[in-house]
Amino acid sequence: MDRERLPGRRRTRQLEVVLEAVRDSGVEHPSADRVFERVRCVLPRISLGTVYRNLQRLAAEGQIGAVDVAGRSTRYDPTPHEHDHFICRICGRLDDVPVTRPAAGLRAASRAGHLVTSHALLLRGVCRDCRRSATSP
Amino acid sequence: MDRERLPGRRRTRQLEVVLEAVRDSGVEHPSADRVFERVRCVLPRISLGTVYRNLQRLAAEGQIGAVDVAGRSTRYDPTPHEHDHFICRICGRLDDVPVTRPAAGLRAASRAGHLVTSHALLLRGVCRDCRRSATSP
DNA sequence: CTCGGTGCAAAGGGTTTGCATACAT
DNA sequence: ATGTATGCAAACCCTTTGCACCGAG
Repeated sequence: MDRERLPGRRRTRQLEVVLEAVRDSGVEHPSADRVFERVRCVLPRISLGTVYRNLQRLAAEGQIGAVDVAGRSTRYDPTPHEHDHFICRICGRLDDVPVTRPAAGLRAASRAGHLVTSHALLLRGVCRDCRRSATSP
Repeated sequence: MDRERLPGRRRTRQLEVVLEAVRDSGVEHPSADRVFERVRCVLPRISLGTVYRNLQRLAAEGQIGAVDVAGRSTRYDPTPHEHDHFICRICGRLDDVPVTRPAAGLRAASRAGHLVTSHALLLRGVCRDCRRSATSP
């Protein structure tokens, strides 16, 4: 949101390194804390607050994705294009899955007069590895 | 979850009143705080901790629904059957919408070997009333 | 009588914010 | 030079938890 009014956004080293950390995270979908760890290897004096501020800014600008997970901390995603997620309720592993267009919900919302600007679907369950260790201990 | 093994769950007045408060909340989808307010009219000495404990228990038993909203507090839903939600990012109004079966995501998750046990879809946007006050101030 | 539930208050975790300083523009 | 971004630490919000007492079974 507020992607439009960006008067004097400055490009700092911290911003670059945070973006790079998310982009280089592969399928990990790191939390702010994890990003902080990674970034500290490059900029040992960066603060957690700055990491949060930059993650927020990058997400608002659409350069990265932010995945909200109930009860756990927000996870960040190098892939900003629209897609859904699966999270393992045992180990917290977060996977991308293809987006499902919520046709019925969208119809209902606009029928009610609401404007829908985004949607997020989260699948919950037990990942392959956690199923394995649960069945053969 | 854990609906089965409930050895000595006791039925207390507090539990009853919390359940009733959620059931009587109509379309409000109250937060724990709101439930606390409502319940206090009946049991002035109840504590917020007890409200949280009972909401958690009722949701675990499937008697009420819990809707996790990114960045905001959890909202509770008298309707436990499966459905999705729309939330207004301006005023926080939360509406029920019909469930959308996330076919593509489910397929991808099971192809990856994961077991999906539930899914939650949240539509975000601006509700009718907030659109109105935005366009004609 | 038992032991699960309660009230209270304090702790918890993730995230945000106020402030003086540093630095991109 | 101007004012945004930073580092630091404290504050914040929602939720959970430890403990002694209470009360449902």
